[in-house]
Amino acid sequence: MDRIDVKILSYLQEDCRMPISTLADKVGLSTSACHRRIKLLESGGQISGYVARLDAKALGYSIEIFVEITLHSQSEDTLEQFERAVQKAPEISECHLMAGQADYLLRVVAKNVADYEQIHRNALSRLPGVAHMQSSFSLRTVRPWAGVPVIQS
Amino acid sequence: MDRIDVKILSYLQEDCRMPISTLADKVGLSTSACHRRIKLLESGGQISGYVARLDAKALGYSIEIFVEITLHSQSEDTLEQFERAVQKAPEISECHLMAGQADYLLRVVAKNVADYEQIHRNALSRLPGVAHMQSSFSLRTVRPWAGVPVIQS
DNA sequence: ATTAAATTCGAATAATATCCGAATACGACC
DNA sequence: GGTCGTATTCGGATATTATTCGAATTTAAT
Repeated sequence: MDRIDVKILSYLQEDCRMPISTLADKVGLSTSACHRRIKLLESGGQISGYVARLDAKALGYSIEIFVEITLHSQSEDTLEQFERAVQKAPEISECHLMAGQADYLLRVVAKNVADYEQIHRNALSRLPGVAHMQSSFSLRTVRPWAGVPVIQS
Repeated sequence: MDRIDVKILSYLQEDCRMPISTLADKVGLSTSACHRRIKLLESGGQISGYVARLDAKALGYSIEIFVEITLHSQSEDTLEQFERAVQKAPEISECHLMAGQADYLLRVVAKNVADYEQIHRNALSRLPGVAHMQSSFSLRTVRPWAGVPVIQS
């Protein structure tokens, strides 16, 4: 991981479909050398995949909600059951086990408020072990996910 | 947006470097027809880009923090100044303007607790207009960002 | 300085994306 | 149900890009 790898990661994190020859120019390498480094970053696990970014709004998902969830108990069994259910719920875009007041932080996108109400009733509140839920609505995304802050190490 | 487009988006959201011919097989189209649809989804704004997913852990970022921020005032000027500063801070991976108690929700990744302390002191607390900050640590990512739940419309 | 290993470069080859004309499917209207 | 116009598809031709490989160069250690 030298400064060239950092540049490569940084560019690929913005646009992973640019031709390797273009990327090679940007970082000051030949195409083949750049290609070799990319393959090393892939096999080394620094790059975990390449994905299309979809525009939630363009697909009709106009609202985004962060949901803090508290469970009845923190027993291993309760957590496990809860997490298994989360994995199966396509309505949930992301889930973190948290330190602090709430046990979990979920992230949900919905088409509109009515759609969210439906998700809240039929999916979220039916997750096993839930004692309390608090929804926080995002009014506007100030800065969309900008990726890991790749800096020289 | 028919069911084939939905399939295309769904596959590309998982892996955007698969050959179009492979994707075409999966969705039951010829390569050229599939290619045409992808271009339409790009120009139509449903696909906003293609990015490499980096593994934060593999790059030395072992912790992830959600930070709720309350400002001194909610005047347009205060918000604008704050947001401008957020855009310039590479330590901040994501930022939402929120409804509810806190004004903003930030997302930060850090190499370790000491690194986060430094970010907290030198970057976050120096953002203009901040009255109160509350950090919530993610202990474990139960379900990483799974993308927009693309469903037939 | 000398050596060994790692990395680079450039060119050849293989794979993939893109373009285009012809054929097919689809919808609106009669 | 038939007819027309439009949109979409298919398959092949071409252009671009990815990948491989040997030789040359750089790097790091002694």
